[in-house]
Amino acid sequence: MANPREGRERQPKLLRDVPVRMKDIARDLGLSTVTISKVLRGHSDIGEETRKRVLKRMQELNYQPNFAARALITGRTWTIGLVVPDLLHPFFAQVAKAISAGVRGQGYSLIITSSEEYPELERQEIEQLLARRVDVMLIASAQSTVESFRRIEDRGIPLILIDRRFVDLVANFVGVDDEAVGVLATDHLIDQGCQRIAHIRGPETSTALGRLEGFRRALAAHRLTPLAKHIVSIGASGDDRGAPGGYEATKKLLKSSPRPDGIFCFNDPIALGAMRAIFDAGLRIPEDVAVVGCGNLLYSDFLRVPLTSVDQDSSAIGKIAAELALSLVSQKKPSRPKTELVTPTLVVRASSLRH
Amino acid sequence: MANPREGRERQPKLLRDVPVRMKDIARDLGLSTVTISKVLRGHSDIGEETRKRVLKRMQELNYQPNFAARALITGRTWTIGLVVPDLLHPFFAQVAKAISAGVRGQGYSLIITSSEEYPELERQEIEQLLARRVDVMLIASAQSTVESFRRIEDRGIPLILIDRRFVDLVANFVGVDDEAVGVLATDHLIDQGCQRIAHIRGPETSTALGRLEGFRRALAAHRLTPLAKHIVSIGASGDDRGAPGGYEATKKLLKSSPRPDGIFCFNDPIALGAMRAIFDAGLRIPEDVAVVGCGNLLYSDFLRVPLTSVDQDSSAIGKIAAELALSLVSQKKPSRPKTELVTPTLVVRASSLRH
DNA sequence: TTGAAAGCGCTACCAA
DNA sequence: TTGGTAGCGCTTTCAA
Repeated sequence: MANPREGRERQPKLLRDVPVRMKDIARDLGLSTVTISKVLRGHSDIGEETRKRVLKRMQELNYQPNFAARALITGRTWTIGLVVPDLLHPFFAQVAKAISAGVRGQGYSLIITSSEEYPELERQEIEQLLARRVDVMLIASAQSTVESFRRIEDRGIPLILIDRRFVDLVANFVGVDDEAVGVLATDHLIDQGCQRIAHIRGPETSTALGRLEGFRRALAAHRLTPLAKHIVSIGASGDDRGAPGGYEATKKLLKSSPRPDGIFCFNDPIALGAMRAIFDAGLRIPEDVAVVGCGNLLYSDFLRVPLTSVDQDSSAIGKIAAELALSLVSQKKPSRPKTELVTPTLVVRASSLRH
Repeated sequence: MANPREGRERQPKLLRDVPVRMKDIARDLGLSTVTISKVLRGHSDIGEETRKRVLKRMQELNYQPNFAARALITGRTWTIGLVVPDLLHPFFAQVAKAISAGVRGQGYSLIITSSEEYPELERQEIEQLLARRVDVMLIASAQSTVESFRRIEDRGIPLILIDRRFVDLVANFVGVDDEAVGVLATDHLIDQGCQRIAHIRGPETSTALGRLEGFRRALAAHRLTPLAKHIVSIGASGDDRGAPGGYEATKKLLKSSPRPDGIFCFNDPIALGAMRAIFDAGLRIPEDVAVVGCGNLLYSDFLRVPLTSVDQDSSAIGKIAAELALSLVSQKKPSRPKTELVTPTLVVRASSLRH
């Protein structure tokens, strides 16, 4: 039998509640499905009387339109795709939370996927979202090439990059002003009297490069030049990232001569590793080495030495990204890509406070 | 014009790449769409020659089936709904991450929504997922009534509760053995020589009640009875939760006489607040008051005093939930609800170590 | 082994 | 103001 619900009227409740269709409401009220459809979408040319009757019946039956049917004909899925490198990372978790909040109540559903920092996985997730025909895509990318973003744009799907950008791709971008991050942290360390400031930089992303650039600029503005050995990278592989990476990098820094008296870390997990390495070396924070992180992660206040950190305002990033996404989906014509930079702020705590 | 792609052959690339349809492949190869459809789904009665030709062309054109069309007819959306109380909370973030990983590569997309701990919001999110016709729903609930879960079951959609359960609802459940959590933490404090052990309990959920029960049981097993004033609640409203709630609750505990010499906290954020209150009162951890939390959150190692915590193995919870979800969607008949309890482990750190 | 026809639930278009 | 008709891209059924 093609239609499994023949005889539905006779057995309104069988094993399960089958969703109500427009057809059911139309039959009940002696109208056509077209009329029901128009009422649902607030179409103007419907009689007041009819509208009320339809609305009432929809309510009674708890009618819920079938997204698949609608998507098939309109091409809109009312679905938003979000790809992040790591759901557990407080920065991306906060961004995801803010995006979720920002689109709430607008009828959209958010498909959230994680690339686990693997470019190849990210490409696959993007393909999957493309196959789903999401209306707009938000990506905090772990890739170094822009090929898959081109595929998104070729499809005419609006794309918003978050946090990390690419020089060879003009696209919507929402993120923090990374140079400002670097300047803020470095200026502060200089202010606190640090003479030999080191930087533990992140991987090859716009974020890491921007912060490094800010670091250099701030030093240059004070006629300081960083020693090459005072700029170190963390390992590229998964396990070397975060705290363990910061620990190893700092061990190296502390062995160098002259020893740095201040370290600006690419992010807070690295800073945690750095602090541990400093303690393990029998040194004091901030008296011997001052530490500044970035991200202002949760619980920074509760650490052995509370961590000074640059706040990236991830909530604002998520909120702005959500607003931009909503505005892009309701435009018919593609518009000129927008760049929205959030201004970072410094949250000073004990790890850098020498006075 | 009903079909906006007439003339597509003549202008294979206009402004954007229109997704390829079965019809396109069928026309190219002089076959019918039915044949293409059968090849796609690995149907047996297709000639080897034909199958190869079709597969090749699909590859070339990068064919992606239209989920909406497929869902409309099969009723399966290949979509999984996940509702958590808070995406930023490391426990739920980790669970979400593990679920995401657990269903990866199976063709499903994960719609993740947050209730922000508001029952009413959770109900709305559930309605939205119901309207989306997700194939299975995973919920870490913030509700106290089970009404909306019944609606899910009435629809015949498999439901998996995570972390928090309900006495009046028989449903699939994946979570930690909360009584074991309470016993583990309390036994440890007793072991460390604590005489007057307090508990800061959580809100009215199965989780909080289970841990409280474990706390009582462990004490009883050592012929100890907790003082009523040594069992305190944190406030119910959003801001009182977490660290601030733990801070206030602990201030109260420290004023009571006799003063507790050990505190088992419902979760780690509360424990952080508790530790701060203890320091602020000029007391030492663990010498004056030992503290145990629950959740084993990230960075516990890096705190002023590293926090002893009961690990709930959120990864395992997510992994098991994902496996269960996948098995439920591939069953035609509803099966008897399963309960999967993960065994907690104690991670001992300085905050409770007195020897 | 292949395909014609019907139809999933809805919306676009146009006529009444 | 209302509705008939066609069709979105796909799967199901059944006949060739």
